Parts: sequence; structure tokens; C-alpha cells
Amino acid sequence: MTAQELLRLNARAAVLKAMAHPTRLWLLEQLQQQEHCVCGLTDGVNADISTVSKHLSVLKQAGIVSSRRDGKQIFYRLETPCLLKMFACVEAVLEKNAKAQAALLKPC
Amino acid sequence: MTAQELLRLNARAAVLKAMAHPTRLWLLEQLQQQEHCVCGLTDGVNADISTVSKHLSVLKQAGIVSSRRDGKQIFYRLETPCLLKMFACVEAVLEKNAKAQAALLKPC
DNA sequence: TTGTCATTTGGCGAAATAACCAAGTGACTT
DNA sequence: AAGTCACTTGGTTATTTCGCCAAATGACAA
Repeated sequence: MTAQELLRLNARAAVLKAMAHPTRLWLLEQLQQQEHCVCGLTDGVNADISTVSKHLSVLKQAGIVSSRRDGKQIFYRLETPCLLKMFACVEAVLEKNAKAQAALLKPC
Repeated sequence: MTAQELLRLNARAAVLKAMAHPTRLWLLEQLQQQEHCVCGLTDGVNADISTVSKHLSVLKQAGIVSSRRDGKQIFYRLETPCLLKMFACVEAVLEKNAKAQAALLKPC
């Protein structure tokens, strides 16, 4: 792996890493249809608002979402909606895993 | 977020998490065309063979790759090649980020 | 300007991740 | 059966991540 490759793969890994958390995936799903303020998002998550804010800033840092202020509130929106479409294949992995599980259980 | 949703999102996050490391992305790219033994993969990575073995086991645990023994060697192969196609959109994020960077630098 | 609401930031402890080395396992060779 | 090769596993240490609480910030309201 060359230094240049490492740079490229690091950048990719950073995007995946930013998404690789259940709360952040949930936030992204909420943002899929429309923008939301932090308070609106916090209601659905079982976590402190500061925790949600930090998750959002992770997503923002990665360039996946952006934010705008409107009065006291800050609205977040999805910058690259196609990211959520890639789950078709993630689901394929999960289905395969589920089948493998089932196969292991069958003989018992 | 319901308990059931959490379960689903945890499963998705686990797949992303398994991929979210530069070395593991590199390994996946190597496996894209054909299977490889651990030794073959280790040559290209600047890391101990035990480190590479552990990375491969992370990918295997997630159901992304599988392995088979052939004599002394163990060959790994990609189980779900479509995973690598989803980078089209990851790249879209990265390009956007690069443009944003450029825009920030311009006024200086 | 004082207060309040919405959000971010800093700091802390607990838990997870990552890398190396060393020791263990499994299969072929002699 | 003893040795060697290919790989995995266990142990240690350093770093990162995660969640909460408390304190700081920014914008509007009184």
C-alpha cells in the first residue's frame, strides 16, 4: 500500500467511520426526507442532547450533512442522499449472515 | 428509536464499522478480483502478519469475506462484491469535501 | 441588560480498537 | 515424531470513541 493509496483509503474510511454508529444511521434516516433541528432529532434518540449534537458534528465533519441556523435553532440536512442507497448491498451482507446463522442452527 | 430499530441499525453499523479502516479497505480491494492467502496480502501491507490476520477476521466476522484452507495456506475471498460498488457515493462525498476545501482557500 | 431557549464545547471515566510480540495450532515434510 | 511453514490467538500498551454532566455560546425576548 503506497502512501498515496493510504491517503485515499483513509479518506474513504473516514466517511464509513462517520456512518458506522447506530445513532448516526438513525439520524441520517431522519434527515433523508427533510431537514430537522437538533431538538427534533433528540426527541427520537434515547440520549442526551449533547450526545446527539456530537453525533451530528461527526457527520458534518465528514461532509455527510450540513447545518444552517434559523433563529435559535440549527437545522441539519443530508448533503449526499445517495449514501443511504448503498444499504441495498449492506442488507445483502446481513441477509447472507442471517442465512448462515439459520444453517448453523438447523442441525441441532 | 425503538429497540427493534436499534437492532437493525446496529447490524448495519457493524458492517460499516468492519469496513471503516484503511487497511481493511485495501484488503477488500485486493480481494475484489480474486482470492488471496494471508501471506500474499501481508506483503502489500506495512504491518505484522498477525495484524493482517486480525483485520481479515474482523471482515470475516462481519460476513464480508470468507476463508478456506488449502494445505498450509488459508485463502480469503470477497463474499459480497457489491459492497465495493457503493464507493461511488462515498467518492461523491469526498469530492464535495474537496470542493468545499478549495472554496475556503480561494479568498486567502 | 438580563433572562431564556437551543445548541455546542470541555472534561471525565468506561469501553472499544489497533498494533506489536510471543506463544499456540494445524498441516505438510523429513 | 520432530521440524517447519502459514496462520491465529493471547497479552500488553497506546489511542480513540462514547456517553454524561457542567459550563460556554449565540440569538431572540422582556
